Amino acid sequence: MSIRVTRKRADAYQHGDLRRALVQAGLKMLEENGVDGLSLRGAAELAGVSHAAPYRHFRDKDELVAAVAEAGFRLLTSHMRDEVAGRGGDALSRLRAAAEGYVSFAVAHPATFRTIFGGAVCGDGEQRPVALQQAGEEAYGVLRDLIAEGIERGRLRAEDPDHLALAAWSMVHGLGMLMIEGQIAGAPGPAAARRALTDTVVRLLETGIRRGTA
Amino acid sequence: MSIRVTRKRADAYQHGDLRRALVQAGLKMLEENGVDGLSLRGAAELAGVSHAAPYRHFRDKDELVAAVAEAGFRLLTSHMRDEVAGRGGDALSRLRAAAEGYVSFAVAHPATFRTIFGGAVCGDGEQRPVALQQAGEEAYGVLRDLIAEGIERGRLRAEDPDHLALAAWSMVHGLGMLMIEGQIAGAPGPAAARRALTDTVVRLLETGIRRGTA
DNA sequence: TGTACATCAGTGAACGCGCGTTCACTGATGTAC
DNA sequence: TGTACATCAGTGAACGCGCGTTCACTGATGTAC
Repeated sequence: MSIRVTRKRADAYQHGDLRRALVQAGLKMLEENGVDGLSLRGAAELAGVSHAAPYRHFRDKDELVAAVAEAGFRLLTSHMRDEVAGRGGDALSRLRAAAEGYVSFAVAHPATFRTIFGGAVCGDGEQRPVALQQAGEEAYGVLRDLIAEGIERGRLRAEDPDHLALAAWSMVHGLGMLMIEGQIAGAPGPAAARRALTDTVVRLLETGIRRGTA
Repeated sequence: MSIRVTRKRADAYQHGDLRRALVQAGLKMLEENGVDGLSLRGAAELAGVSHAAPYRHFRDKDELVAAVAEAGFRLLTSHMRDEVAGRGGDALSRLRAAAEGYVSFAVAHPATFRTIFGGAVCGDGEQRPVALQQAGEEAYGVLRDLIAEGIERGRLRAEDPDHLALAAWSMVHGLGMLMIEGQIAGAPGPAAARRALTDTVVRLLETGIRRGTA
């Protein structure tokens, strides 16, 4: 029974890791009630703590929301990485897996997806917190790195990788957004239909960025 | 001085077209304060009317927001149409104009753009009002029709026009979204930089959907 | 052309709501002696 | 091993806020006679 264990067992007081618990609660509220359902008070309640307690860990609501968004970005990143790792194969095939992972994350966690990109995180004028920005760049990095690899191996057009990556990112981001906003006729239906639409779009994207041998 | 004129001159009472005035006020609030800044009370105040007056024209706030979104969609549609009409040229060139128009609308009216697509319009479960859905389909129709024309004239791949249109829509939608959310490195800068990025992406899209002669 | 009337768009007071935030506090913790 | 103390995470009452919504009302309008 070391001091550390004793610390972790502290129940009511010294929550242990209230900060993390609040962020997790925030993600859960997001999933269940959308962006508007994400409140400081609610997160505190979900974490089993008084509504003033969060102020020991976050300066204000914006700081909590930013932390939640950061966690959301990391979920997206690891979801994409998992999809890529599960696929294997050549650079193009793995890029496709990443793209499909991006879209499937949006569909599976619409409110989280909206929030991590949404302007709700901070007032329109302000800068996004550095940590949040980095989390976003890491997600983008998954696509970019695969594209850089594809260029290196001669499978993709020999252009600025950031240009190809921006095209790919725009495509999957737009598709994901349109799907979760119910804008696409076939999308609010069986998962297979969404899969097929994603396939179609990603294939056209591929044609656009592939090295022009075919 | 016909009866109609007399009607229109009625100032305080019988606003004339309070419904339209409230929708316009809603668009203005959107532009200035974002989605969260769009309130029934605020719209009433902007229209110079008591805060209970809107209830003579809208059942509740959701109905006002839906009407505002519908108006926003029509703005997007006519902005794209203007861009297309201003360009002329062949089908591909006009399609490019429409795509650029889509992105430039997003950049010029970020909050409106977010709202017309956003889930804020109605609860996640509910159906969008028919009129709103139609307004959305009309905007999509601008892209789709140009693409159908491109296919007909042999400039685009002979595929289901809805497939190509979905790819195009996703691309421009994603690019617009990412730009207004400050996710793109070069985007919060001079308009020329955004223009260049849009050009690059649209060109890659074109390569993807163009008929494979080159 | 007048008069009585129904309609209904807009009024303003009032309601309850959840929210973010503040504040004096309590009491468990780890540390210095 | 004890004891006094500073620290600081969590408490709960309280504040003010803008909001959506309701309600009895007022008074201009167009219409029926």
